[in-house]
Amino acid sequence: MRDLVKVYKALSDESRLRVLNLLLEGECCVCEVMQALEISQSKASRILSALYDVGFLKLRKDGLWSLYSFDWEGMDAHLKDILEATKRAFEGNKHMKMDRERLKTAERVGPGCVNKVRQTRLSPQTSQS
Amino acid sequence: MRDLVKVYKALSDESRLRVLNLLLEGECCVCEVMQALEISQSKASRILSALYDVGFLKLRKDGLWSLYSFDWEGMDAHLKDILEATKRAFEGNKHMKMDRERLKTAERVGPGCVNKVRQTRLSPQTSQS
DNA sequence: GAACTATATGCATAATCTTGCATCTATGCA
DNA sequence: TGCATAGATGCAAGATTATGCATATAGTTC
Repeated sequence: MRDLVKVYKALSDESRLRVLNLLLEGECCVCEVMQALEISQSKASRILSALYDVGFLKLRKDGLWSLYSFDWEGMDAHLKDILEATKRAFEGNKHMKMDRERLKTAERVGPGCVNKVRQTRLSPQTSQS
Repeated sequence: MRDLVKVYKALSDESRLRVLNLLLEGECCVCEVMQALEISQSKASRILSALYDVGFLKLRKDGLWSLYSFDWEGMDAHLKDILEATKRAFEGNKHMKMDRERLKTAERVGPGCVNKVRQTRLSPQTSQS
């Protein structure tokens, strides 16, 4: 039960929900999240690790980048259940859609990681350029 | 999205989850919850009204008693979805089962409302003895 | 190995949440 | 009308959480 409380705590924050929504597009690195949601680097990093801690995400390191994505395989049944419900709650939400759009065009400013990561998303097998 | 955050906030507390679990047994009044979970009256009252506020519960007044129960009909689809997932997460949990047992035998101590409410639960149509 | 870069984290402050206590309200009953 | 009872709520203290800033860590590149 404690764990369930933690899960819901993780979900009870708008920024964290927005990050989950971004991840529906696929693997994201910290700086992408930071740009898409216009939040600070430390905030983005903390959000991702909070979602990781409760078991929603898996982490893949590629050089300097920390690439987070949903851990559908590793996720326990109840978590998955809750996450699916959350996903459905996002459907049709305009703000969430806008965030995802912003993610796609996130190349504009900030750290130079963006272009590279974009490529990674498009061809997941490539670990290095 | 704000609403969704509020919903998850409501769920991110052990006592509130325990109360939801109790309500699986049916309509409960404040003093029953208070006894079954061994919490203070004000805490029980606040928990129930928090769950009511986000839309999980409906309230029926019967004399002095406030009888809360799930509002399956009035609940919006996403809420229901989340609540179902939560319910499933309770299944098989020993503590939750114990709480529900304790609710059933809640006559033992406390305010005199218990017996009456028990009857109400057994025959929901009876609004008064 | 020195400089650079993406991410993580310690710390301090601010914001929010929780809870008990006391009190108030509303209803029921004599 | 007066008292008793169930529940709601204002307030204050304590606990928890969120977040920015500065800095640490760990790869990368030269």
